[in-house]
Amino acid sequence: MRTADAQVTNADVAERLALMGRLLDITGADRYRIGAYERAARQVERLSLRVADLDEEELTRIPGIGARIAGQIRETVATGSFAELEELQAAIPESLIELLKISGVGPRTLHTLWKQLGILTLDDLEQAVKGRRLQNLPGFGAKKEETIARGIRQYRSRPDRMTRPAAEAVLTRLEAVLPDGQYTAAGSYRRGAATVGRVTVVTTADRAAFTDRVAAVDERRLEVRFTEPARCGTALLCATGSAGFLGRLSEAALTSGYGLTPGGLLENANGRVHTFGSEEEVFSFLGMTPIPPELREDRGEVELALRHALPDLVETRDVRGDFHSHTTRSDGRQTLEDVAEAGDARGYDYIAITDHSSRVSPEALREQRAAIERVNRRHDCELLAGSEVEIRSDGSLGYENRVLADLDLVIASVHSGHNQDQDVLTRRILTAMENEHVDIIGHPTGRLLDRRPPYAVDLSRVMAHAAETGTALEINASPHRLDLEDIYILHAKKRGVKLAAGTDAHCTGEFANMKNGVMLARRGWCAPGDLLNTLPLSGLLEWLS
DNA sequence: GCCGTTTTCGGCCCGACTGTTTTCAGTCG
Repeated sequence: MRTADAQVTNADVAERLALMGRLLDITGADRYRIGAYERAARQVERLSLRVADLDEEELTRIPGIGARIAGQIRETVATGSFAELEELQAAIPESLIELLKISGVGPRTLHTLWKQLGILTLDDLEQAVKGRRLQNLPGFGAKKEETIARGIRQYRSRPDRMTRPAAEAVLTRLEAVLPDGQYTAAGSYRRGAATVGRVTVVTTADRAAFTDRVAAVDERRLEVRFTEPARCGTALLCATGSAGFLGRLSEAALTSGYGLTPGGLLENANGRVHTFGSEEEVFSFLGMTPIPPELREDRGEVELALRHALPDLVETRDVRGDFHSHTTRSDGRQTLEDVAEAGDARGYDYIAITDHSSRVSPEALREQRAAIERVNRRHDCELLAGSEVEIRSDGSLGYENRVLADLDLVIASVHSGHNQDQDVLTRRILTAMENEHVDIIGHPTGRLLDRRPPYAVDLSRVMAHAAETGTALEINASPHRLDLEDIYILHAKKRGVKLAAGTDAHCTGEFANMKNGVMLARRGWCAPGDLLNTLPLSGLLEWLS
């Protein structure tokens, strides 16, 4: 345990408080007491002052922090933790907390499993399910047992891959070790893949001096390749991949009489090694147009580069606006004013406000439109009055048509009934597209990269119907969704389906996620014209009408 | 646990959905 120091960060304190909430939840504590810790954790996380610098009186002035939690924060700043948390930690095994990640297992269920069956680990739970011991518990039944069995299967088979933020966290830790600017991220991260198995970087730092230090960062999930400045071109190419792309590129090089190696191009006739400081020089030497990393997936890009016929890809600077955002009206943490300011800062023409229909009554929606009109007078970036309307499990929408008709833009999304079979789920979405007011289908497969596989939607049918009805499909740019995936974007584009990138921003910082949407669109070979976001406001309004 | 006050208790975000019930509890977003 840490001793008194000034190093305790807000993130450390927030983590302790959030853990307290989770542990209380498992013990079956009062839900409002639990909520108090969760709220306090969020407040500390958001605070722009260092919590370690505040005294007890100042702490209690933060909304959601009273005398008790203020004391626990002071204790954490002084000692690294607080007594009540440590007592709970001693009482609740760590392996139990992990079980909360299983879909269908919430704190109350976990409490029962723990107290009634003595379940402590994932293996315990799996054995109990196999022995059919869950369905006889009070409040449990055969279906709940099956839900948990499915949750365990999903959890066990989750791919051991990082989301992009997790990969970025590894890069941040690397930054502290390597001298300034001496590395370039490569691998699937650089190609813009949705998830990353291993972070690969290329560095010109001194191998002898840094091998051990970088190894200490994350041996399992980080691979550092050392090179020298004069060989960066081929080193970066080889480290970026993909394997399929490198295979094609090697074939092309061989045709010209060269072997591709990280150290350079080996001239087969005389054994001479040609070195290149940049990737562009390598491509140019081989008579090719440079291939953007996002295209390097062996989908015909090498052939096109040789013919100087690569497509023009959309770029971040082409994007005129964002189609998906939430405010405090539903589950966001930003106001209309915050959104408009963020839009101005990004130089956008427009941002659509799309709060959840389930959280906003038709009356509140009308008030919001009036508020939007007031905010719009003060900003260059125009807010559009929109909604993310529920596609309910019976296929009906969260608002009546007369409500939808008053909106500038409507996203329709599935948030429930994820386990419906393919036909039922697909038909929900097809029905939603038939509604003339629905402009965009939100996160079309519903996947959450670190938590949940896509639902069983038939995207072929969805795309065919989208083309017919003129409905756009969203490219959800949240790094936890990245939905649609690139391969489907490619299909959608071929079928003439419009694509609409949206960040799903719940706070202003998340508008920056648009870069992920653009990256995904590029992986799907999108030109600027394939993304609705590249339209100026007038063009967008025309498309919407 | 916090907060506000009609000031020391009573309310705290909530709707959809599912599975368990037969009027509700738990999960999810």
